[in-house]
Amino acid sequence: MTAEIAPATTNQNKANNFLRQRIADDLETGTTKRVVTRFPPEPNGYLHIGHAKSICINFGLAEAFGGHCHLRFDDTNPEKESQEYIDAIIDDLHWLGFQWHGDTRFASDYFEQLHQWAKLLIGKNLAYVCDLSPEQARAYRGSLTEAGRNSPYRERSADENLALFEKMTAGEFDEGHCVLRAKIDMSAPNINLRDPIIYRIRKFRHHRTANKWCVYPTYDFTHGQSDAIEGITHSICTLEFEDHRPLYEWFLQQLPVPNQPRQFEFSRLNVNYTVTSKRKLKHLVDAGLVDGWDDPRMPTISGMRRRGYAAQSLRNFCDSTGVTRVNGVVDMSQLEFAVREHHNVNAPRAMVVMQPLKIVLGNYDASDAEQLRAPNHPQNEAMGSRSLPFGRELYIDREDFRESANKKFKRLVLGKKVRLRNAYVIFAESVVRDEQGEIVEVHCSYDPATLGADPPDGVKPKGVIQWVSAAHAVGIEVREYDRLFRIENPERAGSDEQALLESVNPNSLRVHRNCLAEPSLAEARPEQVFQFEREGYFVADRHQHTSAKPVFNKTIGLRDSWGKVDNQASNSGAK
RNA sequence: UGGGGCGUCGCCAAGCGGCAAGGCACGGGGUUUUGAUCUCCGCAUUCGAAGGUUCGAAUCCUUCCGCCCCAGCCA
Repeated sequence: MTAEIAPATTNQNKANNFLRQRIADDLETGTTKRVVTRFPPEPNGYLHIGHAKSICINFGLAEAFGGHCHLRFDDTNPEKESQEYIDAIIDDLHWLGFQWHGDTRFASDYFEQLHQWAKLLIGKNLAYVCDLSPEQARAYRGSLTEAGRNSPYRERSADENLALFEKMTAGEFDEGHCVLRAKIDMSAPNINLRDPIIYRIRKFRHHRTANKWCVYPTYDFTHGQSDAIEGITHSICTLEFEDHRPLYEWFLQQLPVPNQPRQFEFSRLNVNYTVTSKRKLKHLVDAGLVDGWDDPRMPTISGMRRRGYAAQSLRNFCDSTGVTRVNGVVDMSQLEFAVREHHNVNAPRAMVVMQPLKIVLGNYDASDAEQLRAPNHPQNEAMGSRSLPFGRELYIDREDFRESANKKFKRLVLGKKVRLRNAYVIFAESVVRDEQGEIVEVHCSYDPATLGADPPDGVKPKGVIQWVSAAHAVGIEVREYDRLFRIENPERAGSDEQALLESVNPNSLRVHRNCLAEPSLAEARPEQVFQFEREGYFVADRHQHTSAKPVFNKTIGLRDSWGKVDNQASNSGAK
């Protein structure tokens, strides 16, 4: 055995970032002995790409430091939450490849404890029942530049507050009649400290506790204490919660919690041409602009899954964007790179013709029909090969034929040659038109000496195009997507629903019903991804694909340097 | 005009007083039976701006400018 030099980095090494540095410090100085993080979604919608980043950070940190990551549903608002969302979120987490430590947890598991702590606060004269209406409370709160005023109910006695809170809990008051507030400081420059509400009356059936409660703790009174109960050491959230940190710490100091977690904030993920707001995504769903939360155009985890993005790609993308406190917007191209990077290596190749144009090989006898073999991956023999029927009549894509073209067009041109992928070189001799003058057939000849070999004359055709055998092709439906939003930053277009709807791209879905595929594709299983050569990556639809009626979603096109050249040519009129 | 944050290449992002990593995008060359992949090359004399400290500053100090978040009985 020779001495090995330890690799400086592990293969899946994640970039260092301020959270890792901080945790490493905490461990080194003994501030903490272990690392426990948590992913705390509210079950009020489906998870999106932004949550994927939070998931990767929280689970990634726990893994990197040999700790644990919990899953805890932050279910303190029964009006907006449901079991459907819980199930969907759990599905997404598993699909992404993460498993949390221990049971699935719920903030509602701690309602009893939270309620007792609220009474404890009342007993310490640090909480009171306030009868101000929402409008009055807002007025009393002051403004960004003016201090608030004390509520007239602020000095009720602990006994009175306790009695009132018990009445709230018993359901003796209507919603909105009163709330329980922490007694902190109405003149605090941080508005979150101006006697924040910690319990409100909500007469909704809760998806877990049913009708047991009619008072529910607010986020601020729930999150930190839940972290403490679970032994969370590093509570990671996004920047907008930074102003809540003093409050988070205030509750932990006033209450006899078993542990002192600390909160750290990072900037949320934004991607251009899309939105990462559950509220907005829910609006698209409710307005019927998309076909549900997992519509392939949605930036939800389930939408991207249905679109054909690999879980690995999502994880790689999240890792590639880094963890910082800078508000930024990541280019969609960075996500797309991660998607292609994975599929290029893993997706078997196949041939599909999107817009069929018939080819007749005049010198190929129909009775000579043969089975060719094609590798499933050009760079990976281990992926095997498949059989490809070849015959006198074929289909190629309309886009791959022109009666005349300049030398930049490396496809089939009348009077020229082209290579049929995995098969022979053919020569275009003549065209057949219908009554409208449209070309319906191209008559060609093939060169029998070119199967797996260059032409005997040594002149290699410049182009290679995909094809399918007319007698064996399988009809498939292909759904092609364009970006859901026409503007680069729909997130900042405005918060109102109208602005959101106006930014939606009306042509984000195109359905192609007459595509023809090589027969092997009939055996595709739902969610299986292929590269349709020269076109892109496509996935058999998770819900609607069957071998009787194959349906593929276009995940993403191949990088296309020709498209750019061709566009420039047509724009300058020089086709 | 209160409080809290943030400003390094078109985008993301290292950098932690010693003389600007990397990825995406983009441009160009090579290989190629996918105009894909792969590969090679190029891409910030400059770090929001201006002063200052220092032998030396993206890193320290001062001032200024710009952007984001906070006034839900949402999270």
